[in-house]
Amino acid sequence: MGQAATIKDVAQRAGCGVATVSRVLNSTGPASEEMREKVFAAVKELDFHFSEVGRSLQSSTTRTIGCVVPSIENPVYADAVQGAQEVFLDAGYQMLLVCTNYNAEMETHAIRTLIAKQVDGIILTVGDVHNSEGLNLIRSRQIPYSLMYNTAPEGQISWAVDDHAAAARVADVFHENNHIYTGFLGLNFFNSDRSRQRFEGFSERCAYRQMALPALLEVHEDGNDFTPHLSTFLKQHPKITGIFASNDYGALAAIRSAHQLSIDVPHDLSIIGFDGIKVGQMIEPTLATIATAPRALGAGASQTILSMIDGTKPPDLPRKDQTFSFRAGGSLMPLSAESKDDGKVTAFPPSNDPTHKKAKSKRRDHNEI
Amino acid sequence: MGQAATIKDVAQRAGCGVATVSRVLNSTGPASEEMREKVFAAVKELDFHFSEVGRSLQSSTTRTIGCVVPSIENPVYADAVQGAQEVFLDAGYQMLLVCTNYNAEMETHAIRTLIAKQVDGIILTVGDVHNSEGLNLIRSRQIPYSLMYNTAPEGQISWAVDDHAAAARVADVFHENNHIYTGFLGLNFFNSDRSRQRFEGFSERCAYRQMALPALLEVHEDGNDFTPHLSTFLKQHPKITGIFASNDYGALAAIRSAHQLSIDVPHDLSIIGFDGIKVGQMIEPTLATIATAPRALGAGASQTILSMIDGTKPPDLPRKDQTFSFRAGGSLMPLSAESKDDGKVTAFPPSNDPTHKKAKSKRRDHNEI
DNA sequence: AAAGTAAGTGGAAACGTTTCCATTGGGAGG
DNA sequence: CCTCCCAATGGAAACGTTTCCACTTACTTT
Repeated sequence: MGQAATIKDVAQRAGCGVATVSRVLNSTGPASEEMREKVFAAVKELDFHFSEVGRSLQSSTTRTIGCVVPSIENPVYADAVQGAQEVFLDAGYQMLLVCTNYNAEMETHAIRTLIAKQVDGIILTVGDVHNSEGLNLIRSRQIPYSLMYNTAPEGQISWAVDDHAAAARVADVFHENNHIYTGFLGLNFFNSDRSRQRFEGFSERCAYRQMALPALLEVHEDGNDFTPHLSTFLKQHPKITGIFASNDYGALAAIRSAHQLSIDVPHDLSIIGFDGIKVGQMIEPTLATIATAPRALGAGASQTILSMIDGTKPPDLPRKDQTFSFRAGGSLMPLSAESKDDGKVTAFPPSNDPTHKKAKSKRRDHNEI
Repeated sequence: MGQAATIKDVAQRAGCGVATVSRVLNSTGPASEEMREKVFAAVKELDFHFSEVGRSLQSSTTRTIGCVVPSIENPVYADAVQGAQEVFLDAGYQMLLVCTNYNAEMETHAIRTLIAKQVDGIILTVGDVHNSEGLNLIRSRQIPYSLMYNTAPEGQISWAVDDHAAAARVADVFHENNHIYTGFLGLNFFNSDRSRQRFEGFSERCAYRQMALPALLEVHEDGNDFTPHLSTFLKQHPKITGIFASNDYGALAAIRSAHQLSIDVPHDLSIIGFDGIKVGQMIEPTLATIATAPRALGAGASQTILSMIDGTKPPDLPRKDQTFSFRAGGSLMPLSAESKDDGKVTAFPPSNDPTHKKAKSKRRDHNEI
């Protein structure tokens, strides 16, 4: 009924000054038992709650954190945001969420507004760490912040997967399974420094392991008519036995396209993804991938912010090699060891997969030149 | 450098009163060209930006909307939130996001805080529409709100999929494809009124079509050791040729478990999901499902809120039968028409699936009693 | 030339808090 | 009995805006 009650209304109702009400309700300062009761009674009758806006103005604190990510349609970010959100909520903070859709202008504008709203801190994933207007604003205003999923420059803090090392691990895995000729499937290769980092780490380790350098297949759209691209790619590089996709969706699309080309995964072609999304384990074959812990990263970034705010010691960043792990799956099959010598691919049935079926491989045709 | 500049600093610097600064910057009232220039100069030098907190206090408006959903780890909600977010951002609002993890207490607390922060509106999915303390608070405070994914009681607005009708459509589809004996796979059947609605709509239409009533398989966990459950279920109901899962994850889990039991999908068992998540179309076989448009629902709810705020005419809710559509997929296979008469299942190769493989079916054994 | 109008401006109140400071009254200590 | 101290309390300033109102000027009108 009517407008929300203010502290003045309570004071009037309880027959005291606003200062007393504030003291009683916040337990900050003395008050007689009698007065306390009257105040509480008034509060109950009026259903009074403090206005956080008034409070914020006075305390110059909002108990609100900003969160800027490209998109939560990507489950990796969705999980990170959720993880962050929980930590903040526990600590009594709420979260202003902005999705930038990978748009730099939007990013800047959002950050500007967050600052104007006086958020107490910001966690964010920016498009370009070295050239983000928003990030500069944050830093010049000295607002507590933590990056997520950006590789941290100089002295900045970022909770991120070590893409380079993770991709190197994929190369190791291919090597252990006797794959020598591999391809890299890069989505938005030029938009995403993450994708590039993965390619780099993968290539370097391939070289180190004396494998062939990976062939690069870039894809822009979201796997609609991806099949012809894959077909062409595999014809151009007939020796390839394994593909590393820059994320799990790419890997799924690759598996599907392979199916459509009558190329059996993993029998004719092994595939490894990146991210470790939930569905990767719900399909057949299960997806071999780099598993990451988005929730944990989001939570870590949040805790960093919280400790910046209250001056406690921030949590340690995870060791680089602990930001990911390799998760085995049916989409990866070992080759027999002798194929190492000449690069010739020999079929090798997987040991533990009861659902494996023989499938004729059209690909064999152009595999032997 | 130092604290953020306030309007007073600007006024001082420009040699005028704060009122003039406000007028110039907001283009609300007259000002001489000379004064305007001085003000803009001062703003630039001090890098001044309005404090939204001060503004909110004075205008009792925050340009902030609250959003309460169970979890954005569920892509359905994630997409809805993203859709909502975009609409709000376009309109100059930002969004406070709270995930309740299906916890009623959290829901109440979150809503209480949102109200205290004086959000201009709230979009939300509550656990129980008929018994939500938070919802009552919102209504008694007369804050603009719109429900999402809740079936709207009486005169309330909710942007939701018509679960009942959608499930009925699934029954129709099974019927058109000559399936008679079906099962319903319900996840969190007792936690989720949505799941129950779907079962109800499905059952009723099955009855109407003179099909057998669907057998109910409830599952609680997230498909870890789901396989034995499916196995038992199918043994108990050997005539079943089609399963309707209450969401796509359930459907994927079912497909996977079927594989592990050497039951071929769709050859031996057809599966239809619900939600239409992206990956459903990226796997083999593609998932037949009820496609929904979470983004559109989120956007619709947002627009409703916006028009409540500025008093314009709210968008019409979509017609009930337009909140979903059936999406065909490889996980559904028609049975031959004569199987209708005796319920006997006869294999029927799909017409358009080149990747279809013959798989021996262990299930046949107990299918003919 | 007097009066009226309009533009340009600043002071101050209001929004809802917290907190500093001053005031009151009573009890203890001298 | 006079001080001194402390608990209890209220007034008022401050936080950063917007906006009402009043006050100058200067320019039209008659």
